[in-house]
Amino acid sequence: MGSVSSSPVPRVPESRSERKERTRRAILDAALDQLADESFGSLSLRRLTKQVGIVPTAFYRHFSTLDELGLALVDESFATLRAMIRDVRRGEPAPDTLIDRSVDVLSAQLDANMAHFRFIGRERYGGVTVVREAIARELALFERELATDLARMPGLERWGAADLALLAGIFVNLMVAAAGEMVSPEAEDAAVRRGIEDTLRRQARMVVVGAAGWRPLGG
Amino acid sequence: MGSVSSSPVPRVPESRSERKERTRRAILDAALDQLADESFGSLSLRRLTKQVGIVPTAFYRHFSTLDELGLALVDESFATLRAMIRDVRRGEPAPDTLIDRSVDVLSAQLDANMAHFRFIGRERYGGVTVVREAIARELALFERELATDLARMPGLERWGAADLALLAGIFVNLMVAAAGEMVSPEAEDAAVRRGIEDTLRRQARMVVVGAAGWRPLGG
DNA sequence: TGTACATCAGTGAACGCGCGTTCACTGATGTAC
DNA sequence: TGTACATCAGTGAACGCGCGTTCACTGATGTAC
Repeated sequence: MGSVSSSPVPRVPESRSERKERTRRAILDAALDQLADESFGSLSLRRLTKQVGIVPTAFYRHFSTLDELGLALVDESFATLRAMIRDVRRGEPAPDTLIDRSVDVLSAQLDANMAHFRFIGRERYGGVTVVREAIARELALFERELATDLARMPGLERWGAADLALLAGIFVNLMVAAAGEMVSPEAEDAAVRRGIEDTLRRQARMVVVGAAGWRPLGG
Repeated sequence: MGSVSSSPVPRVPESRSERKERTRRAILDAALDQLADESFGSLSLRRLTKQVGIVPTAFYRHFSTLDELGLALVDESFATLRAMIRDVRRGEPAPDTLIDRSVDVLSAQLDANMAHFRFIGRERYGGVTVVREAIARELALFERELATDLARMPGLERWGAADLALLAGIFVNLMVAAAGEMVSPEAEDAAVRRGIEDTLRRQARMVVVGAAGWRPLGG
């Protein structure tokens, strides 16, 4: 609204492939928009294409099924998550600032890509099998990466792989739960959103500080 | 299958209200059954009543809308959760065995009432606003009760309310995430289910043991 | 105990609607020469 | 540069289907006398 970002109707005429890509992007964006209010399983191809401004059948030029659209959204959402890890690592934070740095990056990403986190949070245990399984697969990968990073933290160097995996699982659950909280309409309000992020920050700190002082079972 | 539990067609003729209650129960059970495979938002009144064995319009003798059915399922699911807390308290466990005792009770309840936990896990961030909000409300109550219990644990006696609330939130997230894992069809397998419960048990232990050694921020 | 009437859980036909998908099409963009 | 043909993103009519909800009904159960 009033933004000057990317012009929807560019003055320079587009190539056929540019226009196709723009429509594809518009379908993904319309889906992410409608998924704020409903589950993926209840998305309607007709409502979706209506918002995009194309005829229902045009959808099939871009995705052969709604499931395929769902998988594209999973890919794109986890690209955001992976970018997040990369952001944290790029800063090469000292081990003792890793948590604060991580949660700061997460907060920033939550603001910038709320729809992606909301999608993961809502569909993680949602009713569409193919999407749920894709998210489970990607989250498992993400958890493993996180465990690797945790292994370098002070106090955790001597932990076994199993304990690190458990800890990583706790963090992922906290993160996804925070993402899930974003689905409520009240989370559109910046103050509410800050509150959710703040709770996550405190919980993550509580877990990691507690865990650092804990004598691992398997050690 | 082959069970002799409650006979669906009793030999003694029922009163009108008994029969009505039995149909209502059958609707709730059919809903919980179908919710293993789909979200509440994509439940169909026609498919539901077909499974029950009544005509679609008969549904309205029991619930005025599908949302009302959803709220009944929330009530009944949280009755299970509250029974769980009562179970734990009835044992009057020593503070140092509280966690193990709690997770044992949770494991038992997960087996006995999986559909209820699955419902909460799946719909907590689902697409149906009225159900999602009811679950959020009940979970907040549950979290507060849990915080009260935690206050009695060794090492936590001096914690402030805010820190206890954070810790309770962590446990609830772990519990609901475990419940959510039960939505996958593989969780029908007992071994997989045990694995999920085992992870929860270990994570809960890790958090509480870590937390007990943690110096509260506000203390 | 017997009769007459009221209640109400469940029936079944009918409705209008939005759904996903098919198909032959149009017309602008792209390519070969 | 100009022409002839190919490609293909988007169109629009049509389909059969399952949906939630309405309505007047049936007939067994319940109640008053």
